[in-house]
Amino acid sequence: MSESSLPTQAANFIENIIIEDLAVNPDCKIHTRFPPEPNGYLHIGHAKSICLNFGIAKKFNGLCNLRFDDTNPSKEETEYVESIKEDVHWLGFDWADREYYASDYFETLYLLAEELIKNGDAFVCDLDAQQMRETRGSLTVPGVNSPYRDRTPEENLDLFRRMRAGEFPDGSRTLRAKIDMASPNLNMRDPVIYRIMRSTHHRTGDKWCIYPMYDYAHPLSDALESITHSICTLEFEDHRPLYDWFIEKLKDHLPGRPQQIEFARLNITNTVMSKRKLRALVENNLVSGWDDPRMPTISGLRRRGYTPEAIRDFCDRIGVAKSNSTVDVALLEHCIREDLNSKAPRVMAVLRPLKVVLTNYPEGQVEELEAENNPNNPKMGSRKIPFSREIYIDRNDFMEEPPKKFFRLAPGREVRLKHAYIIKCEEVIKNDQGEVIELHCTIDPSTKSGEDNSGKKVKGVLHWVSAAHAVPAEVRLYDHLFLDDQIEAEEEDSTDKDFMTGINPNSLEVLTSCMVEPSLAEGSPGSRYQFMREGYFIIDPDSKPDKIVFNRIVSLRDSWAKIAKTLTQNS
RNA sequence: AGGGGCGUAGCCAAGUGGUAAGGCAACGGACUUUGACUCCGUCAUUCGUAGGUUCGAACCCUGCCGCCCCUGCCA
Repeated sequence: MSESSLPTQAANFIENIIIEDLAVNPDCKIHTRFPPEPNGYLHIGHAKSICLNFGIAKKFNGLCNLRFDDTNPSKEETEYVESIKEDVHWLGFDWADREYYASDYFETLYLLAEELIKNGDAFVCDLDAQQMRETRGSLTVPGVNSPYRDRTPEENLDLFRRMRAGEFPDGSRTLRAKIDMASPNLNMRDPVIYRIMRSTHHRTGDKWCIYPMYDYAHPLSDALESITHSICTLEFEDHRPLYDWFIEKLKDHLPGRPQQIEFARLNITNTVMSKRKLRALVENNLVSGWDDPRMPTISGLRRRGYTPEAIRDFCDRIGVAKSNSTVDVALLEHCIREDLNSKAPRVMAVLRPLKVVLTNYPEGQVEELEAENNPNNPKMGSRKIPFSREIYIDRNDFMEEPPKKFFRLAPGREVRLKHAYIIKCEEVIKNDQGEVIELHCTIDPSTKSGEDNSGKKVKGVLHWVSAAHAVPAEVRLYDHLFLDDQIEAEEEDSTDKDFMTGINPNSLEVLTSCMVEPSLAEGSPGSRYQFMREGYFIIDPDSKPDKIVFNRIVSLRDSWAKIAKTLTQNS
């Protein structure tokens, strides 16, 4: 009798496989793992894998391990394991006490390699890298056997032990699996499973001078942890026969029989995801660092203001399949808007201030107006905002010669100031260059929000701040890093320079003289808001007491922008 | 060229022999003191393509086309 019934409804083909496996073996305890190499920062592609692996474990009442695939010390650092752990936790997943390292298994892996040697399934090869390449053959030509392939198990064992003991220089010998140099699958042509490499490991120090290869360490690590479903990306499909080969050869020494399942990695339009390209952006100072708010790294998205909930929702929505695909970045943006719509308090912030003097409003008078914090969520309450004779509105909300369908402010026109009064533009003040520097308007006192009995209907509603009370702020507007929506896919031997020419020159716009409502002075780094009619924003850690810095997480949908665009195209 | 995969709408993606889910985008409309949100509606006679099997095919078979991955002592 099973303690509880497990799901029978699959969300994707991997869950389908699991459901079928469970039908055959109902007592199977589903066990997955997220196995990053600690050689860089996690990005949203990793988030897909994290959500998949931890998600499956949760759904099927199983477990998911965090395992660091640290078999190549020349690339790995403790700094990365710390950031990876932080990011996985931030995303909302927990591996409890199951934090493992491939390096924990070095001794076991070594012993299993001796087992392979004793059984005649592995041999020590003296070919160097160059010779190895030359004897591997090609896609169409079989490789040729290594001259060292027929060494006896005794000789191999002796040599392998001396490899470990440090008797030979780096790169002088390898341990290879003895499989088939004529295999059409290049991975099966006597692959290297141990190399000599004197490199200090971030965990084992200088204890080892030989290190196992991924293809050898991964299946065995999975089996040692009793992983049932080892989920990885498509490029490892060709490695599966080798994965299975090691498990089969060593099954008598392994507690588990994992199966490898591959899915397509995530690509997003206008975004690059490969470690090499992300690194190039950082090293060429095209971004401020790995956590630049434009980066698709988890730390970048976090600083940008994305929530873990939104990222998880995104990962749920994109699906899991085997076809290479590029998800529209608009879906990611949809997910964060949807999450923040119910959570973020509405506030008023003027990004490009234009002074407006309300000529019929008494000098020195200040009214405290009531403003709801979220019209979609009354529980979020309300706040007071000061109103006075001089205010700021956004320059984009005024046009001296407005086109059709522009229902904001213009000479002689009326608009409502959100939470306040209807005003009318009476006079436009310009400087010597003919630029508009100030507007003189009049308010209609009978139109106060909540007490309006004027019967007036105006189409435009503007956000504003009281000039005397506003708090200065810096606002950083972010846009996609790349103009080309297929930037990641269109590679073709591209160099760093090639793909970096596709960068969006306007991916960052810094507005330094913004004016925000006084309640925002109470915010702290990490606080998120909706700036009405603008978008969602978060307070950046760069903020100083005298200057708040906001990052735009995402703009609001803007149907006026579309209309305006077609207007300019038609003129 | 050998091997391994993948082709369902602009972008993702269900579907596993019984007559094309869902989401994003887009486009109409309602509502609106955010040109937001919300709501309503439209959006694949057809599943890369050509044949075949079948009462019936996106699903099975055959050929063709296209795309991705593989010749690290990286993962």
